Amino acid sequence: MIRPMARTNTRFVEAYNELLNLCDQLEVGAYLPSENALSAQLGVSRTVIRSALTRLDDCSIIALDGREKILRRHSNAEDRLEGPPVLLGIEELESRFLDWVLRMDVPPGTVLNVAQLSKDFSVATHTLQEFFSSLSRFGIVVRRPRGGWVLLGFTKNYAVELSDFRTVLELNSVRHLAALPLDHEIWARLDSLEQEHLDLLQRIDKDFHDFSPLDEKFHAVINSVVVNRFVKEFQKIISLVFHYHFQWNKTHERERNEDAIREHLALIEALRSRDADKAEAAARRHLATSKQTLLSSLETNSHAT
Amino acid sequence: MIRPMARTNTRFVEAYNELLNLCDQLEVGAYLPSENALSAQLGVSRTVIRSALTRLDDCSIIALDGREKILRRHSNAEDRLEGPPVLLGIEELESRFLDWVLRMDVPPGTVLNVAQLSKDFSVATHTLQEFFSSLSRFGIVVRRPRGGWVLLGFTKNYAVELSDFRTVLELNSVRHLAALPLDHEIWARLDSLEQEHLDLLQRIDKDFHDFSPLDEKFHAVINSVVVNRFVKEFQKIISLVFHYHFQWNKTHERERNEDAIREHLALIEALRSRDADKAEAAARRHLATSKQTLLSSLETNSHAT
DNA sequence: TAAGCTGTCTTTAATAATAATAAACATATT
DNA sequence: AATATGTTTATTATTATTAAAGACAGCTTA
Repeated sequence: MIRPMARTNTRFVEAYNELLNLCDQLEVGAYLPSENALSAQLGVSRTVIRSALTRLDDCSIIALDGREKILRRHSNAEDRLEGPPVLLGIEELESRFLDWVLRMDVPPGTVLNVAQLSKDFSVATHTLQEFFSSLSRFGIVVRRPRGGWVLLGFTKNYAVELSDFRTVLELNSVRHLAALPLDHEIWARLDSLEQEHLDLLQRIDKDFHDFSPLDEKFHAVINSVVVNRFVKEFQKIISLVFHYHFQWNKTHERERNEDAIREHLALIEALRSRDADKAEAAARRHLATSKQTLLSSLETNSHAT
Repeated sequence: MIRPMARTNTRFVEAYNELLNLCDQLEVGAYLPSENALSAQLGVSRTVIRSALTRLDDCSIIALDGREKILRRHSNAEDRLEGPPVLLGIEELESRFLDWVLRMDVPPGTVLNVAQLSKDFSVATHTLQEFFSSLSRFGIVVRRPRGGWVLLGFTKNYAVELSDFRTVLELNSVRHLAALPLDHEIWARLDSLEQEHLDLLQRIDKDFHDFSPLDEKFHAVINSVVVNRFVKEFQKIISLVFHYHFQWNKTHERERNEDAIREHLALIEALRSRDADKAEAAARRHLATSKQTLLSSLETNSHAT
């Protein structure tokens, strides 16, 4: 009779195999460490260690009697246990899901089938539920009145509001940055960033694809001067949305990227002058361009309303 | 044998009782409407209607034969079904949870016991899970490596970062507002707000408790000029945190509130001059005071680190 | 015969039951 | 006294199951 396996025994299996390794390093006849020591060493609870020891005893690998754990033989390939398929955690899910939505161009209003998606992404259904719940904070999905989820974004409105929000946050970062003292490490980082931009500009005709990661890095550095968990959280979504769309929009890609590089350089220049107004103006220019790029990339795809 | 009730049959029970009402309004011997009609009328699926009709037949309230549904008798009290206890949805949970954390002064680092809390709040455990997942976006809770949740906020750091974030958003709103044309409806709303502030100032000695809702209203109006879903989402948390703490901090409450009213009035005045710099300065002053109030209210409570 | 109805079946989400794990407590051994 | 094991309890993650919704096809009646 197959009993329902309520919770995966991954921890047990891994601990058991690890114990086999440990045993193989000992002489036959040697004593194993205490349960407490083993549990500390393998980083699992004593409960898991005890189950594993019991099984080792059942397989005659050790002789278990009270606190005596005598090694009787070394292990062979058959002794190894195979764990259940590993499910993804909620962190890996995030980028895979947004990737799916943005790349597959899933239209707004799509009803999200939790059962199906959990298979596709190889996660537990409740993991998806939790994930959707957290995404609902960003208005990407909404819960339907009696169960189920609907994909809301990414509409044109969403893009506009996201861009505006990004602008608010990033202008704040820029103003902070311009006020930092000259011995702050940020200036060295900006110098190095500037060099990378100049390098890419040299070989823009063939390497224009390299701009996307550089853009991500650039904005990350700018925003790094503001230490704020809310800013950080939003940066994740902003970065994902902007850069996925960036990668798609193939119209005038070389020119767009070249223009963006020049805007970045202008911003670096303005920041270095430590003139807040000048820096803000340069940042505004670039963010406006970015917004336009995002909007036009949505328009080339059909269902942005 | 009691079978496990996987999903609550609230919908069935409610539909059944509703059907009883409907039957009681008919003469004995009358025909009931079609399943489709009933399902449309009661707003439930035909599946539920069919189960209910079958039960009505079993109880000899109707005679069910194909599409003939003849009423045989009126219902009595015993026929009524009692549903399972109603669980709260995730929306009600939000304010109740934050209320609990803030009022009960749950210390940061507390491990949140989902099983226990789900009883206390009378919600399903998975509802809590989802809720925590969404709260984790705001860094109020974090998931522990192997299951479970820990309450993070509200530490001093959290308060500082929340205040700073609030300042960024609200200064943006203020700059927007100052640029709005004179015929915009916002000016009338500000006039009325100003009057409410002046009124309260008159009777501040006895009614200083009335300030908290007025403060909430004031900031809501200021921020209403920016239409942005991300701003709105944050306003919810900001408003909750600030106003709960506001209500606790009893030290110099009258003076604090009077000062805050004067700062509000100064901001309204500055906004009306439509001088962005002046308005920004006034807003900064008030937000700084607000931040200090929040911090001091955390310090009076023991465990802000 | 067309419109509407019911019978049947499929799909999906919400919940309870359950196994895995962690942790606390009690007892035994060195 | 310190550390080990034995036992019990609490809690989470996952599965199995049920309620509900919806789709489809065949029947009935006007």
